[in-house]
Amino acid sequence: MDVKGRLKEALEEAVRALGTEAEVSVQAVPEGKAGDYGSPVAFGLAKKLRQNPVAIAKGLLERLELPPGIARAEAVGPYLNFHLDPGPFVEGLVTAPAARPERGEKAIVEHTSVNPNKEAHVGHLRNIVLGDACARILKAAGYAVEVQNYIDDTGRQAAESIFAVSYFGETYDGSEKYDHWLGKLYVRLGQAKETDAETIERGVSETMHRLERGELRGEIEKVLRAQLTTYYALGAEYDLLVWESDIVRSGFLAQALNVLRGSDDVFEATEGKYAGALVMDVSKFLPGLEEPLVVLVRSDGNAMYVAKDIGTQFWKVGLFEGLKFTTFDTQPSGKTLYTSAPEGDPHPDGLTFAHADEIINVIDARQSHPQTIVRTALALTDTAQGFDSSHHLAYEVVTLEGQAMSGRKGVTLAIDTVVDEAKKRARAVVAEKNSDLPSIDTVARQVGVGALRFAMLKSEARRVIDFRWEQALSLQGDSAPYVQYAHARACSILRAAQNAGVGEAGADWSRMGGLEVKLAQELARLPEVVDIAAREFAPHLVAQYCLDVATAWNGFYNHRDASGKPDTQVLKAEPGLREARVALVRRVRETLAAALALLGIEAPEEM
RNA sequence: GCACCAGUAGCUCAGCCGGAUAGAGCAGUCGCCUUCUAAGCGAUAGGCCGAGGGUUCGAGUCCUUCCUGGUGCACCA
Repeated sequence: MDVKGRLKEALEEAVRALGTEAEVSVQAVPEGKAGDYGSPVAFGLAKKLRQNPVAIAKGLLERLELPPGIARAEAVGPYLNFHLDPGPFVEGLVTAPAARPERGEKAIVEHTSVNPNKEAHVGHLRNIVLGDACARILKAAGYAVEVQNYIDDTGRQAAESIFAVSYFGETYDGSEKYDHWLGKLYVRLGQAKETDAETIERGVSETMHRLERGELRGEIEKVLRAQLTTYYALGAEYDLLVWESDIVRSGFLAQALNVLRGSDDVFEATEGKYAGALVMDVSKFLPGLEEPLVVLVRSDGNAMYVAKDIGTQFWKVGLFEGLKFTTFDTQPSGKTLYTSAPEGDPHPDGLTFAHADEIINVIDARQSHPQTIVRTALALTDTAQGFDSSHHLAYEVVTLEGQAMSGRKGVTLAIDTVVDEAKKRARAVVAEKNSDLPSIDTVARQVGVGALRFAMLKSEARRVIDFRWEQALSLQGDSAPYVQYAHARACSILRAAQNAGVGEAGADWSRMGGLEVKLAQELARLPEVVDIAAREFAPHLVAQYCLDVATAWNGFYNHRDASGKPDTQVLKAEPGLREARVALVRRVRETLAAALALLGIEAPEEM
């Protein structure tokens, strides 16, 4: 356990010695106050024990057994403050294991889920990056993670695109990316509806039926594979593609409805405006609704979309089986991508899909209402299994230079375009700053894509993002390049150390001072940040942490003593101190790289 | 109308379970490369944390009323 955790336990012990119990919080001491960690625990006890908090702090101090790593404690008014023992603290941090233990629980993250009928645009970018980062964070927190990408291959949009190809008699000639080409036909068809609505409606409707029978799977696959190259370029990968047509054929809907019919709140309406339809009364869970009835199956026998969603969610929870799977692709990392399929194996390569302990659906905030209904359906089952573990990660829209994104008005921007532009702009900067870099294109990609991802992740999901080139691709300030640069700087020092034959052996930890402690304290926060970010599904906490570490490291690097001379140099430090600092810088590098990796951002060694 | 989300520096945003003097970046001003990467660092300036009431030893954080902005409330997907 880390020093902070041990300190907390020691404090809890001291509180028990006073004959009571309390939640103990330990936090970093504000700038300018005595000590490194502090606790306001005496405040809470004051009321309970009917004593002055200052006196309680003193009492705790007398009963406190200091854990290793803490040099001394003092009472600052009602606060208890602790001074770290620099040597043991820094040494302990530098040698602490980086990985978190497995929890033995499984999490499903569903993200991307772009309609397979056109190229993905910046609105989708936020979904992909957010979901991908969440998956990485959950994995780091010890979950077994399954990333799903839902393919709505029976929807109207897919049908329109596919029908447009034959309607206009076009053939794909490979001169542009397939999804872009198809997207243009989709837009063209929308315009053609104004003059030829009837023919188009008939054609689209027929195409939808063929899609449901799975006859056009190959057509969907073509778009899907083109879209996947976009996601791969962003660094996102998946475990499983879940096709809606497979869901429909698998009988999930019927199974889900069977489960639900056992509830008193699901019934066939016999009167009112929903007569003849199968409805669900959600009023017990969503009080105050004007219309507490939700239609699951229309009176004409057709299921509503939300009913399919319910079926899929029941499957994720593990309420029933029925899908078959096969391999679909080998992703850039070498990881196999599986897909649901009409013919296949329920357990390909011995794997079991679904059956998750936590389910995170990354879907924009406008779909909060249907998502709540899906969750409510889980509450209506006998065991309510999956209700507490179903989470909607709701994110707000991305506007484009202040305008709402709209395919119809042409206010749209493809991810492919943005990624190209990001790489181009990053390349120009890299070339200017470091022209003799051998791997300039690789670095430009890492920096450009990193900047883009960071821009999508640095603030909370529920905040509206206005996409602006200038800000998204900013290579300074609160950005990925700032963090990447800090990482490259650490790498540079470690390279120089290696060339000089300086390693970590022979480190004299007694030489560690306040500057090292402050930096180490920041580095020590990583596991806690991962845990909170995983619990809250909040990648922005990790992004903020990246900035904090980079800032602490840059501050250390540039530090000067009272006379204005650098006093934190590594290689020019005396033997003993030098080796200890090499170890600390190595840990800085690892921490920055690990934190960036949680966001799916690469950390170049030079830039 | 009802519900959900947001309102913190000129702009864009952090602020973990309520804790010590509310923090960054951008924009502004002034400094720092003969020293391991200046994509950096330091300093300075900038705040009725939307408004009122309440709970608390302590509120940007919790409760409540209101104001402003966004979104959602179909036998659509």
